Amino acid sequence: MSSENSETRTKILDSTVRMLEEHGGRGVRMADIAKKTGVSRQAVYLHFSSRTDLLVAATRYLDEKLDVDERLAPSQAATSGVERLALYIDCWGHYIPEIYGVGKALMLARDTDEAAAAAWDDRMAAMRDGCRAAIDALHADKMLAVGWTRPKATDALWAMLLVPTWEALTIECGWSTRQYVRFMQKQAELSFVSRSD
Amino acid sequence: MSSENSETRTKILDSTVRMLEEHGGRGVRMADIAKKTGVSRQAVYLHFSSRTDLLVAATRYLDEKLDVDERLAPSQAATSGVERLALYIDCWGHYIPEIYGVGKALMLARDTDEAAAAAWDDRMAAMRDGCRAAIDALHADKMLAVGWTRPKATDALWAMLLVPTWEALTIECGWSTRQYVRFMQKQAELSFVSRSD
DNA sequence: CGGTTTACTTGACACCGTGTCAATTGACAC
DNA sequence: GTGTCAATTGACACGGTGTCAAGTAAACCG
Repeated sequence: MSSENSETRTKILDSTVRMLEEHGGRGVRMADIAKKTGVSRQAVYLHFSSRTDLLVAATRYLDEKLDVDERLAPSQAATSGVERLALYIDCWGHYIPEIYGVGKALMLARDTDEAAAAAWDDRMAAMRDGCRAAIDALHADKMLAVGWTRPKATDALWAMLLVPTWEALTIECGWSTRQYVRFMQKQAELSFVSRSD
Repeated sequence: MSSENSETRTKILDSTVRMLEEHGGRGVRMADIAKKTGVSRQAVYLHFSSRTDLLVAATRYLDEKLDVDERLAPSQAATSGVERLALYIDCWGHYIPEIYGVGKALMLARDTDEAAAAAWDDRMAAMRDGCRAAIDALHADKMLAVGWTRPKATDALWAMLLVPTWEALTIECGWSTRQYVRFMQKQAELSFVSRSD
């Protein structure tokens, strides 16, 4: 486990991300990553203590590259709850395809590895925070539809936006990102925004 | 691979289903099943050629016990599209928790086993047929909301109802089956039923 | 220049869970 | 008895992860 910024370490992370993207997060073994990186399998273990450790590091690495915070800015700058909700979904809908490979790998590792489960749950919790913020903004505008408490609405929005649903619509049904985003936005608006007018 | 109705075979299926239920479909190994059945590990392979084969047989076995066809009858007998949609979701919402263990195991096996993937996809296709039927019924009533084609609406309804969303809402968020069903019914109605009045 | 450190390689091996094989046992049938 | 069928037992192969120890090669430092 050498220093954080070793050249090799970065190269490994890079090919990991690339391979996971290519293969949709499936069936990528440590040996494959090593080979692709041009390094021995053990060299990988010199930098990452386990497959899960590597996957977690890869997500972090990718997130940095994608500058998540900047992406969230428009939604956070929204002047109304309704706008915030729509922008958050837009942001999320464009984010998923970029992290899908790594995310999927983490989701799969989840079932056998406690640490992977924790890492993925963590990300989902972060996504949930975004949902809560959007719902709260709606509520602040007195625009949260009747029948919803804020926690329940957060649950519901969060569940709607989970990766498997995105996976089904885009990968299995062939929807475009645009279609996915529009659908979710509409769905969320219908469910959560008060139609008092 | 002995006859279809061996006593041992049934005992194996029974404990398989039971164990999967108990453990939420996770971490149940062939050896565990054998032990629970009171039979040698190899005896299991005498009746099922592989783990996936056993899982697939277990779903079939469970489905028979649950009498899926009968459960679907109310929805099929509905006199309106709106009613059919609501009844279908109700049926589905009560069905998931009963098959969750086995289904989850199959979903997990999916990633490493082609046959498991096919078996699960098959079940999802069947569920999708139900969605299509409900959407068609809505369409026949001229009640399908504007902006939807029948295939797109089928996609959307199907994706909404996927197991992971149920999993998130009930298992992670603690919603009851009743709450889940209500939410999905409302969601579907808002999205797919024309509000022309 | 020689010696140490550091990063990496090589090859062997343990562990786990699945799946296979062959030899054996025990019961029931004729 | 002999045959047959279901099941047992124990050994083993395979694939993927993770570990370990010995070796190499370049960089750094006195």
